[in-house]
Amino acid sequence: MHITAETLLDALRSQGMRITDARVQICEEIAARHAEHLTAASISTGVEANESTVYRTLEVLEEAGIVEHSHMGHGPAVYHLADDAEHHHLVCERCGRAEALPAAAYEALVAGITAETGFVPSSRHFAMTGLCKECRATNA
Amino acid sequence: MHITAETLLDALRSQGMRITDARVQICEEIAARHAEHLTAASISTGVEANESTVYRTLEVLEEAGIVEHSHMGHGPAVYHLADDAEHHHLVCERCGRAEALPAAAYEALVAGITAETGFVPSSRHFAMTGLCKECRATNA
DNA sequence: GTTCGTGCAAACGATTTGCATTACT
DNA sequence: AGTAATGCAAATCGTTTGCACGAAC
Repeated sequence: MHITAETLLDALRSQGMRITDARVQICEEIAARHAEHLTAASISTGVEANESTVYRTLEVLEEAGIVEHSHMGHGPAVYHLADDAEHHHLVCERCGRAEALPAAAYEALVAGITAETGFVPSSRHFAMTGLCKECRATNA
Repeated sequence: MHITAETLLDALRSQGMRITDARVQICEEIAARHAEHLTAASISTGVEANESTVYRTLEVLEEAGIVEHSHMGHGPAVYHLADDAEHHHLVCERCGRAEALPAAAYEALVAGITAETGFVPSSRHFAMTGLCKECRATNA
């Protein structure tokens, strides 16, 4: 979680990519707000770079294996750091809050799937919907 | 899973909705192909109804609680019957094919989550992305 | 001096919506 | 008759792309 803009830029350099003003700003934005759910649009409003440039930079960072994106429900794709562990969520249908999916349960699932089907889930962000403990208690 | 077009139409009737030619055809199409991954576009090509009508009908069926949709990766939303068990999928990032998530692994996950957090996942369709056995074999 | 990256605008696919017409009930 | 549903086209949203210009190496 201690990622800096420099780390991201180094990833680009090591791929032989040019370091531009736009990329510096985008990387700084990602480093600064990586705890949030970043979207191309929200990054673009925070920097002086066209939205297409943001998309292109995110694509490059994704190819470099340093960021990933996933689609949650409708809205825009959400981008996050590839090594960010906290990306499996339980989202409550009633109160809307998200809590982390226990790592042990998640890993057991992944292991079970791979053993049974040969399919290897990527470490991508994914979310399950349902009812949280509190909301279940508060009602029938 | 022995759903018929009549069942779907009855759901509409019970909501006070009118039975039109388009809706009959759409319901027949859904009943006939509910085992597949239905999209608005694929339904629309199979019936004499405009795509917007298909969307509107799917919306109504969804409000009636008889169908659900989910977004798998990029492409269009996938619609399926709400009471259909095969909702949990493994979608390959490379070849795009979806296979079922083993029920046992899924149930173990749900049990683990509930035991540890009190959260109860709903039975909604959800998908994990990754690489299928074949695609993993076909490359590094 | 190349090549790559950028902005812009236009293209795109999926979905939604406004509106006049048609058809259920 | 009255209201809801349809088709069509245009609008929308997120994302991608073509292209000419400008900047990094």
